[in-house]
Amino acid sequence: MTTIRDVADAAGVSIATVSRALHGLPRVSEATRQRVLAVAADLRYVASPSAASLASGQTMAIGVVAPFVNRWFFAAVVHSAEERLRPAGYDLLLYSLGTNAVERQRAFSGTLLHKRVDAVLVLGLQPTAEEVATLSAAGGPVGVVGFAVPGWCSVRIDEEGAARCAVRHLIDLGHRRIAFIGGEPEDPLLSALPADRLVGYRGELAAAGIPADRALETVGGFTVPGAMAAMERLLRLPDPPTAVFAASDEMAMGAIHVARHAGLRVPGDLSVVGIDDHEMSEMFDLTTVAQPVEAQGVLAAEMLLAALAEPDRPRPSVTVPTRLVVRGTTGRAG
Amino acid sequence: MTTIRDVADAAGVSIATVSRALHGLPRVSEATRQRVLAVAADLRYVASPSAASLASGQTMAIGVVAPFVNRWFFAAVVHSAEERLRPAGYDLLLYSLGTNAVERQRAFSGTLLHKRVDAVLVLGLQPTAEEVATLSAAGGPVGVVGFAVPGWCSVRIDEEGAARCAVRHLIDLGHRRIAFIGGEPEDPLLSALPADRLVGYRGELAAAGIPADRALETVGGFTVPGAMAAMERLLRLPDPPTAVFAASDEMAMGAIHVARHAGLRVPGDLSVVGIDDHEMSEMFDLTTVAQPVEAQGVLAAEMLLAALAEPDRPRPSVTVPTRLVVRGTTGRAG
DNA sequence: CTGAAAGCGCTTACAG
DNA sequence: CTGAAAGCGCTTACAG
Repeated sequence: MTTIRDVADAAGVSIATVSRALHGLPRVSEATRQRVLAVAADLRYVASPSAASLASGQTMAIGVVAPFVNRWFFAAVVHSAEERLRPAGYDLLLYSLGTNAVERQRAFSGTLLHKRVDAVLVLGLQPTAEEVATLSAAGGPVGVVGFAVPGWCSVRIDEEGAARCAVRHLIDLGHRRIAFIGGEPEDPLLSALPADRLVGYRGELAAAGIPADRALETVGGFTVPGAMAAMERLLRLPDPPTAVFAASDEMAMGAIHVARHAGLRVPGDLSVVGIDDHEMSEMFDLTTVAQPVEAQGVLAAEMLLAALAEPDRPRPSVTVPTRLVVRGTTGRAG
Repeated sequence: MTTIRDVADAAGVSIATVSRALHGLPRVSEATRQRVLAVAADLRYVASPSAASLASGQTMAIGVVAPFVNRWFFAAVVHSAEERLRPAGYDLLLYSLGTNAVERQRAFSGTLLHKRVDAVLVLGLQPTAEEVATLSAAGGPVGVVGFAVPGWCSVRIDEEGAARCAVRHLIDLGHRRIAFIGGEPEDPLLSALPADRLVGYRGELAAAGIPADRALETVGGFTVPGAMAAMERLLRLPDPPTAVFAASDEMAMGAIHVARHAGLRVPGDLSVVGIDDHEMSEMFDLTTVAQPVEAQGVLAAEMLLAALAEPDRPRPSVTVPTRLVVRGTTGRAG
């Protein structure tokens, strides 16, 4: 364990000078700096993060709080955020909460993150007003992906608009019996996002003068098996849909699989559109509303870095664009 | 920022006693402990991790080093490891290296992890002898998922055996023109694992007396597009295969897609088997060699915890079983 | 059972 | 430009 003391002794300077030299601070002569740098490299000196944090008050770590990491969207966002954060010198502490309410509580109460990170990045979790208050009180900037939270940085897509776009596409193709496969309406972790997509679905139908039919609104839980079960229920309907809008591509794939298994042609007998542009969607030839995933991770990371650098600047809320990608799973009705 | 000082003052004891009480150490009367606990809870006291680390020498954090997190296998392992580590009080620092040699170098040299984590979990990266030496010198226990490294904990599947099992299945079905879609042979990050699967493929063919044909050994890079390109090349062969063994399920899916697109029936004209039992494989009706992913993450986490608790105990190397899951993408030859 | 004190390894005003 | 010193908030022998 070589310490700053060892470097100072070897370089013949005080530890204060070593610290300044290593941090590139002014008030160190170029010659001294070079000598310190050389000695430090020679001794393979690496400052103790704990000691540095304790003394400086900065942890140089960012906490990422998400319900899952083993899900396409979250994994991609974490990956891209990390790629942006690491070069800036920040470590990434991962808090994958699952659907555990207790863990969520601990994370948002600050118990988990307190004095441990300089900033927090929340993914796909809509904080309650109380959670916003407690996490804000913790001090550091907070960034959110998926929702807009006043006072916090955020990046997201227009959920309702994306849903409307998908449904509009189906309507334009002549469909009128359009089903929806969404998330769990009461899922405590992921409620608002699917809700917005449902709102978009209903809104676009209404705009087209198509009467709502609650039987066509199903729950897929954002999983393949959930969507498969939902699709099976839809197919058993007395008047089954001619088109399905799934709130995620993975659910769309599950729906397509069930439909084909039941002997339906896609898009001949059933059109299916998703949201995401999942990495497997092109292979599936799936029509979808693409959202920029990497970009959201990078943007969120950059907003956090900016907030860390200038605590007083206003916290931006960015909406990134989505776009309809028409592929082979949607076609004209009838 | 309430500190241990505040708690001590409020409870009318010294900070040493607060520390002992909070850690459940002996030499504190039950009455005092209760009082301290109550005061601490009241003040919402959370110890500063930096200060605790500096004083104790333990960071209570574990570094996870992986080439990607946004890939099914890695995401699942990270998630399950985290679920096991958090209840034990450990934080998870994520180092997603990508294919960046510089980052890899930094991670394994210890520059990144030095004094920052108590243990390291390496996923899907086979360390060089030099990397093993430097990371071992860092002190803490190291766990590896995917490879066996002498002196380190490890958990993995029998890569060669899994490959043999897949190929054996195809041979048993009467296939003799069996192609292989693997990883990049020269990929610095992921070389050994695909290599072992290739060895298994060749070994099983040889055992069955089937002559090797290098034209049937293709590179898919462990991605869907890579496998699609590989499959296209295979189909253009003068004497194309009747069966394909893909070294991952995602590659198998890509291969199937290309084959069907080319008008081939799967499994009628082409049988395809993968490795993984990816979450989408059941939907794809894909025959595969299943590996327990969650179990590997949990096991690795537990081995690390055990090593942390008893540094002198020998570091186990565990091989978890795989099993052939016969579904609908493989059938009799001809 | 409890406290005073040293020490963990840094950063950062403050002098010079 | 450089150093001595205080201080960050804990843990942990060492006394008592």
